[in-house]
Amino acid sequence: MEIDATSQATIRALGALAQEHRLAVFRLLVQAGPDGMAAGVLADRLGVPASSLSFHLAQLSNAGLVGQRRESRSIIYTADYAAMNGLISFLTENCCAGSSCAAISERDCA
Amino acid sequence: MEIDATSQATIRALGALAQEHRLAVFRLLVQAGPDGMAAGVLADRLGVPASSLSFHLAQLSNAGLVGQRRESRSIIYTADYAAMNGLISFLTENCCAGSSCAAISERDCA
DNA sequence: TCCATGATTCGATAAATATGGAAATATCGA
DNA sequence: TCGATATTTCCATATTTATCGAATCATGGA
Repeated sequence: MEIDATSQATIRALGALAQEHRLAVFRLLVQAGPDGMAAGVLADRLGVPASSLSFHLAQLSNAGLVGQRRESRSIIYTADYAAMNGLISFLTENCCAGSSCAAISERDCA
Repeated sequence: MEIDATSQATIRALGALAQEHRLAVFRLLVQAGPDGMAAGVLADRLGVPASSLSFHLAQLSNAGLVGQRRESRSIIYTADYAAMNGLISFLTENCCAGSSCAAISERDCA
């Protein structure tokens, strides 16, 4: 049962988002936009200890869902929209051949 | 940090798909369509012991991603398209405010 | 250089998840 | 009823994931 690279990446991304704190982090980063948010601010907002949050940020980073840059003493995290786009595309194309799922492609259109 | 029911359900669905065998099962069920596939056939196809596969099917079922019906001695599993639809909608609406993600709504349209 | 700040790494521990054989359950045909 | 088949549940075990304080690393200001 060899597993292809795309599935591998998809599983990492799904796993990264399948956790309360990490899903919350990602949603905050999406709201924050390209400016992103510092690790400390995220920890504050979520009420999670810095070391715990660092662990979760590493998971998101490993999954390619977030980017990071240093800005003075802070490390700013940003949502990677392309990665999320890729994940949604994968789910739509590989896991969504049914009629109700076909409808989603046409939603918000016209 | 109270967590709302929708996020809770999303996390369960993401977690259910974030596993090699379960993602493979779900893809096979999507391909199979409404007829679905028997547990044993799935186990055969994936080369996973029956008891292990049963554990994974229970996870998918618990997450609401699959339905099941008994047909004689077999238990037939089917993909729940509405659930996948809901998951994709959640990701699109809550985790995808960026420009590249906005594009996906318009893909396949026109 | 020294200190404060922001963040990660380390380490120990707890909890959840995955695996698969053996036993139990359900259905059907003879 | 008996046996074969399909599947799940039980159990023990192995692995992975989550938590968080303490120690460490990096940066910038006095």
